[in-house]
Amino acid sequence: MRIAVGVRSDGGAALLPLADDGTPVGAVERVDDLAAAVAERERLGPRWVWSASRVVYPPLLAAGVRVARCHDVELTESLLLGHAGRYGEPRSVRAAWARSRDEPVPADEPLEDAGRQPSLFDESGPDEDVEMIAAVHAGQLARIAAGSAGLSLLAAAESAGGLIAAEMGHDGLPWRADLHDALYTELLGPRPSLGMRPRKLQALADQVAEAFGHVVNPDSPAQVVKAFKDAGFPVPSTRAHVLKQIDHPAVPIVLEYKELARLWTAHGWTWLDAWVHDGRFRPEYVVGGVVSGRWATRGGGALQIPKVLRQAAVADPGWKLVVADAAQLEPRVLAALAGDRAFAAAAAQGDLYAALAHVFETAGTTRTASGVAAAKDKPSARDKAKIALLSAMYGGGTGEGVQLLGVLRSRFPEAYEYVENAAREGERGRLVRSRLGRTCPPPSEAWREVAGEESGGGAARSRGRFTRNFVVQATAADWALVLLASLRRRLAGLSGAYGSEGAHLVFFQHDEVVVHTPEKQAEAVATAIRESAEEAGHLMFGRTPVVFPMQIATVDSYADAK
DNA sequence: ACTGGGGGCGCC
DNA sequence: AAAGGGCGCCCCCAGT
Repeated sequence: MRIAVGVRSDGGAALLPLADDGTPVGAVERVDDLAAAVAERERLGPRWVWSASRVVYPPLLAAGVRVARCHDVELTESLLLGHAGRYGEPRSVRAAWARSRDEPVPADEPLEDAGRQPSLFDESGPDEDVEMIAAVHAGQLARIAAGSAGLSLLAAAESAGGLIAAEMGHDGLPWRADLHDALYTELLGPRPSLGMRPRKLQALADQVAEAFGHVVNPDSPAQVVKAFKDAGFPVPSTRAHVLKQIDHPAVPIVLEYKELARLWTAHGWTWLDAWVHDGRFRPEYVVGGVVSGRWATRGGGALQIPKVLRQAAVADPGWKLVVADAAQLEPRVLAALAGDRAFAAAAAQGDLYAALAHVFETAGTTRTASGVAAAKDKPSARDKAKIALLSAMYGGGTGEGVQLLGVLRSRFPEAYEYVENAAREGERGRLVRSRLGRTCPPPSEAWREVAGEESGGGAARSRGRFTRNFVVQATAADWALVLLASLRRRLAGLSGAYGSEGAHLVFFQHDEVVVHTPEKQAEAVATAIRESAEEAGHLMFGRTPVVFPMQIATVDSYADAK
């Protein structure tokens, strides 16, 4: 059973019951209080069909109402457009409606970054047309059925992701501002007044000046490059790995400055003021914000939290954080995708790289220019396996990586061929898809012109690297999304309801999830995570020997999960 | 004063 | 022979 929702700007709505194929099975019903109406009908277990959880759901959450399932028209439209090679076209209900009728398609509203939680309720825009939403939804179901297998699961998982993103943005990650402040005071000195560097940072800047004999702004790459050049050390850039190569007293100081300066500017006291309130960090997640299906965030830098800062994420008293990450997700995904039996057998192990190590035992002569370095940093067989796989998935490989790729090719031809094929498709300008059908964007017109002129040129190879990586990264994102949806359902089962009173998701970062849970349920949460990972593997790949083990830690502080 | 590209680096 | 995927966010700096 489905119920379409057309939200009114005054907090009311129009509801329209639908059959599972999307056809209306009743009359439009007007309600004055959407939250109350949803709460009441949620007991029937419907799938809510609405324009976008991004807009509709936050006001419901604020009213204390949560739902189990939805069909997010906007997210689904994005997936379907991409699948049809029309990546980036307007995805709103109105746009989808207009497209289906060959009418002029209105541009999407820009995602506002000023007003935090966007909401229909506090805008004076036009009311949504529930019959239009229902019609677009029905059309989407038909397009899903006509598309590649997996699209149905993908749309459901993406919609669940929309709910989860809104819920995590609402509930927030437990955050101890006092610990954050104490850590920063220790690292940088006390919070400086506006426009001033923290004491420690200023001291380092002074030391930089001393080392060069004149004032150099370490925040300015141009000034630093010039200073090293004038000192007889020409460098192409001030990247850390470049500076580490040269022997000048300013190097360690500049590097320390840059490390601390980044902590300060990206996640310092200003960030704390802006993003942490009432003991919670509430980022704004953007579902499908990355073309591969990974999420992005807007404003809070939630997916780039420095590891050292994780000690500020601490469970409430009597609660725990259950932190879980999928071990070696991407190579496992490749193994399952390619159906390479030898490779999959290795991926049936806990440590995939170790299981592959024997194959690379003697491979790859260390022919580094510096013999000393080669002897010291000689990679283990396990390291070689890792390098070979990363090279295969990223399209890279320098020196030894090339030889190791050769080993991969001869021992695991199907896995090798899978990513090679994706690269060839990309070089020819074709589209590639994830396991569930998420599709890469088409190359630009400019690319087609360049690629046509000089085949095999840099642009083509770059595109090949992109599509090579896309099939793996996007399938890993599929898997993570399916896991997330499954876990959300299981956590609701543990608590008896969707909500933050019991165990609930508080953080998600590509292949890692964090659940905030009453201590008593931590064990059950860990079990739910393992079951969800297993379910995701089966839903995505059917029968496969590949396992997706989760590394799970139950901790007070996020930093304690290693 | 504002904007946008580039450098650099945080996370995966 | 060489070859390195995806983001967000900060600062600087040149252009307007």
